[in-house]
Amino acid sequence: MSRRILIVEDEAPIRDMLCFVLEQNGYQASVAGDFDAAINQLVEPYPDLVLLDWMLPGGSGIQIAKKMKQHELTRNIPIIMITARGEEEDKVRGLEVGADDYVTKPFSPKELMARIKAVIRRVAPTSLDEVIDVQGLKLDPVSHRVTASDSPLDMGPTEFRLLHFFMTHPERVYSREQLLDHVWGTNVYVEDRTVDVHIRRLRKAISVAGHDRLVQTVRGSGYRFSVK
Amino acid sequence: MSRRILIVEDEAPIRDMLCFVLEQNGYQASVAGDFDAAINQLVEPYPDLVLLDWMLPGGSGIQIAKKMKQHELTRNIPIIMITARGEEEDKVRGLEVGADDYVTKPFSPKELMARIKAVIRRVAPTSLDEVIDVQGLKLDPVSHRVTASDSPLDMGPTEFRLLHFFMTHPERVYSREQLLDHVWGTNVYVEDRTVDVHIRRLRKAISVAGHDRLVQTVRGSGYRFSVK
DNA sequence: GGCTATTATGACAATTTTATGAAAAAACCA
DNA sequence: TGGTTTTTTCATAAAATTGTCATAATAGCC
Repeated sequence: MSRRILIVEDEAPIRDMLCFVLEQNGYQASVAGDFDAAINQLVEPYPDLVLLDWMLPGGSGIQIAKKMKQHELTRNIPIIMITARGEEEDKVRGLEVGADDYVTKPFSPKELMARIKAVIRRVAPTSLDEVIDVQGLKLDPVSHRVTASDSPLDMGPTEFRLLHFFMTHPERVYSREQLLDHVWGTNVYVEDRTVDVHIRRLRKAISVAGHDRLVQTVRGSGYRFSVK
Repeated sequence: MSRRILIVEDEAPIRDMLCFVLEQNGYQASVAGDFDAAINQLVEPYPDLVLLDWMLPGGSGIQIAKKMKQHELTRNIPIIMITARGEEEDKVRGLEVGADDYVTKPFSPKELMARIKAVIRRVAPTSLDEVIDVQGLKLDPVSHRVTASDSPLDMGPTEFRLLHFFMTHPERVYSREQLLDHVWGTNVYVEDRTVDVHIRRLRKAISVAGHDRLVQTVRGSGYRFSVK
């Protein structure tokens, strides 16, 4: 499984070039030429990063960024903006709106890739199929197994996904709705309170070695995975 | 059964020489002169290793490597690149993209063979015709026989291939689709659920000594061969 | 302490997924 | 070709998972 990157750029040649470069470097690329297409591509499965042309017709680049920051589920997707040379003002504005980095046209593929890698590394330090280890609680995405001090733990698929999500997004509260979106997937109609039940099942599953204290209740807000 | 090695090299003389050397050393060699041919050769049956000329016209050597890393089924095929003397930068780049080793032109057949053997040994510690032994369950690829504590086990050809695949790829979940791809072969149209039946027959066949616990169901994901 | 809002928990029925046996289809072999 | 083995499919059984609800427990607040 490789990372998905969404390219938002109105000029087809540049779009194609970006697409080519990204795929050459082992990323999955999806493209959008205008505002609407971009919004459509931003739904499930969420891209891991968005390459956003600032100079979309109608100034909609900035709108896309804003929209992304408004929505809970897209807020944390990193954005690299593409600006024209000399538009210093734009850069400031972009970083203000929440872009994580920018590249100036024209740019070299090498530079672009370096920035993409840097941003992804910063946002998602955990590689996609590496064992995640939190205080002896280990989750191995490859063998699809959870162990506590080397003895395997038994849990259902949903609890596994939930734990996986928690372990890759620690130290952060998530509301029940957010958890449903991230772990169950968007447009599933499930009762909020169902999350409680799965939290309990997850806790029970990992409680043998006392790891249930990692899954913490934040009253009034949701749940959090934390070592503290 | 011998290892298959794909040679990707545009200069016919070198290609032929490589082919000759490899076959002399007991490998099956297939060749490709350009990007398209290489991609075509990369399908079933998958080569066990790719000898890749870095300096293909149009710089497509690196493209081939990248393409291979993108696809699930070719990702784990090791790559040895062939570089011209002094292209140090290329080596770095190549290793970055995922090449496992490189040889510098001109090279001696001896050196080449040594590197090939080293890479294959590292990637596939189980030799092709060495008995694989997992907790007393032994599979001998040469005699095509499976024994448990030295008494022979009876199973069909498909179960044998399935077990062979599992034993050479332990501790990893495979979906039914992936198993079909790896054990049955790509572009065979077989029902997903058929895998279940063969899993059951395999379990039954190896269950006499309790080895059926090695073949584990990962609910919602597929199956896994594991000693844990 | 008593009240209220929120979360935890156990149970259950519905659903989904996997296991299994048997039959049909295909491949194989003599 | 006829018989045999193997493979695939299908139907059904068994098992595990899931979402929901009712109720208990708990925390926060006055």
